Amino acid sequence: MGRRRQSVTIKHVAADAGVSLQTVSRVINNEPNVRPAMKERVQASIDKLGYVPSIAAQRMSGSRSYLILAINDRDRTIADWRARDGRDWVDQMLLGGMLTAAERGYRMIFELVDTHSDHVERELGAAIAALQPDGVIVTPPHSENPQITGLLAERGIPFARIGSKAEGPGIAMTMGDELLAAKATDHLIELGHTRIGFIAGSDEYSLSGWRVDGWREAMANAELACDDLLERGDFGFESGLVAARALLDREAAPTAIIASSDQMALATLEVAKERGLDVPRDLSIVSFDNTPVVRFTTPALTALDQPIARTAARAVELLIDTRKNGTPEQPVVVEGELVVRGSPARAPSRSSS
Amino acid sequence: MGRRRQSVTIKHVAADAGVSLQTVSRVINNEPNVRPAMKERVQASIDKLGYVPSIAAQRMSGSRSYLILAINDRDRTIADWRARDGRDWVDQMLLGGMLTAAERGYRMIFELVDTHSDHVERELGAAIAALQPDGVIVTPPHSENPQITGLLAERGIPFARIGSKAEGPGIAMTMGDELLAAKATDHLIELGHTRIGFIAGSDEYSLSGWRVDGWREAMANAELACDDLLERGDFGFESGLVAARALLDREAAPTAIIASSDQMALATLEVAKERGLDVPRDLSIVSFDNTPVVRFTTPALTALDQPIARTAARAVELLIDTRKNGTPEQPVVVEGELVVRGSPARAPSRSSS
DNA sequence: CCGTCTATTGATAACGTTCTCATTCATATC
DNA sequence: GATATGAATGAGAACGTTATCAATAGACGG
Repeated sequence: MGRRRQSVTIKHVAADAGVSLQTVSRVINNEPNVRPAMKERVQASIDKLGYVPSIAAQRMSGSRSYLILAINDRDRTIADWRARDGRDWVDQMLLGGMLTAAERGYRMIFELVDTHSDHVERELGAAIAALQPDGVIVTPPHSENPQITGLLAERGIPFARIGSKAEGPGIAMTMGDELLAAKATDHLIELGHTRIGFIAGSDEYSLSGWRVDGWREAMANAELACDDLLERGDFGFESGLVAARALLDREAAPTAIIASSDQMALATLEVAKERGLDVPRDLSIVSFDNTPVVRFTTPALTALDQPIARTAARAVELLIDTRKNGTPEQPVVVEGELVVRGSPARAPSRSSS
Repeated sequence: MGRRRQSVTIKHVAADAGVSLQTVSRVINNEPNVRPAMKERVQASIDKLGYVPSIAAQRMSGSRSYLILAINDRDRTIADWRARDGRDWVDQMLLGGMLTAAERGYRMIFELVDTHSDHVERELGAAIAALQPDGVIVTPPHSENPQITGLLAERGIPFARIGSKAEGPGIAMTMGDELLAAKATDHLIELGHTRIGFIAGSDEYSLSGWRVDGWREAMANAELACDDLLERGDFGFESGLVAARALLDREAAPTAIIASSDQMALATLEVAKERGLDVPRDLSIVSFDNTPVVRFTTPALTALDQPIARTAARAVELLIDTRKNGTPEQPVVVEGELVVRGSPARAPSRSSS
């Protein structure tokens, strides 16, 4: 099994154009201080020969690898995928990021890592050593794992933390969780609801807290009480059942519930059905995520879209531009929107008003 | 911007173990003719230092790149993704292939290519020149595009053609389309149906023809006529509407319809609704694909699952093992299964029987 | 017209690995 | 015991690109 050779190398181009390797390299990388005529001549040879630089060689020579690595949680990704109940992060990131990366001559590679294992560092370290990516996109819950962010910072690799606002190395990015939660709350308030329950997600994710904050603030702005209207789940369906039941068991049960995930919203829908409550007549529901599933329920759920694809695309851009522009000081917010469907309705007129 | 250095290289390991670079390389690649004691000593140094080979350097030196490239149709992928109505090929392939590749120390990279453009060769050629993948997975409709298969064959890169049975270079792989179509047909025959209509997919894909063949054969085996029970669509929803209407306009309208895609099945469901036909009482439906959408329709659709993930996983294995085992002579079939849900029912008893 | 500076180009080393070939040493064969 | 065979190890070249530094040429000020 002999050496496998590149068909057209920079050498061939240099020979064809009658210049040095270095000059060709300069043209490829769009470096300054190349005379226009020279540039044109070299470019002509490149086009004629159909030359494309080998990214392996480019990486070897010590500059860029043209690879962006995306880190996702293994268990969660596989679970989402097995469930086949909608798009997962990997899927959204792939398409959102891939196209943007491709435009800039970069490629995306995915790596699944277990957050809870003690070989996080080894797994991630191995991926980095093997690939030497120019940038890394880290998704929750990894984005707030100091083992991971620490490793990346130490190796000096630019990275984006999605779902993290903390200061420190790396680009902090969020999808505007408070704003979204407030948007949903305001929407329900406008419909006349005053008792709006909230099912929070797992504590492990800071964004769970931000969403609660957004809801609290919107409630406070409208001078509505939100004590005793909060339950906590873990984003999964089962936990949603428990939380929804708890909320509806309250003396003053909410007339509307915001769930921090589609799965928990589906569970809420289930609980409503189980108690003979009509959605949206008796109970309004709004959820986070907007995975495809929620279009097919009866009624279709109004949901806060998580712009994962757009966020990934933005992250890729920011990472690529890091060498030129550095990293943004402030957290970068890629805001999602409220997709209105049929699950909320005007609040039932109360006897006490 | 200085050279970026690998933290631990083969050199460090060699120094630590007191052996030559070459011996370390042999241990890494599990080559024969290394004394067990030596192997152990080197491995200990590797573990101690946490050494991981740079794939860029490995590629440079002429052997493997440890990259598998997956080629998908750009328009179709983006359309599927925008529609958000279920999983697409890329998504399934990513997870199916990624995990398998990771187990073997390989990575998958995706590339979207326009089939219909005249720069197919340039786009694909550029990706290959840049990445130098050890294997390529080609999906329909690319898998039967001679420009693409020709290019890959010429460059001597192992590749798998998914959805292609043709002889020629590369590994031919199918998901058992005839078998699946026959399975669906038999299922409906068992339920007493005799007039089973079939909506074929676009001519551009050979698998459209295979599915028709499977249906025809199953009908023939049961001595049922299938003349005048075939319509052709393009896999899309709109074309399904036209085809379903045409079938149901027949003098002897079918009591069951098999659609070559979920989208066309959804369209058939729509047409049934539009004509006041109850599904499954008046009309049975079975579809191909089994994307997540079909679980949420009323009734949920019985569908033939396309095992894209499993196929991608198998393709990755076959490609990696190509250097050792060569390529299979016969097409490799990764068969899907019939997922029974609620859209078919026993045939309505006919006046003439 | 000379010296200085800067823009442009080139030559060579370096990156981290494997390939090729050479060398050593032990074992089997005659 | 000499020789052929093969296993185990090592030395150095090679892969394709960019970083570094040197060289050249032209521009500009005096």
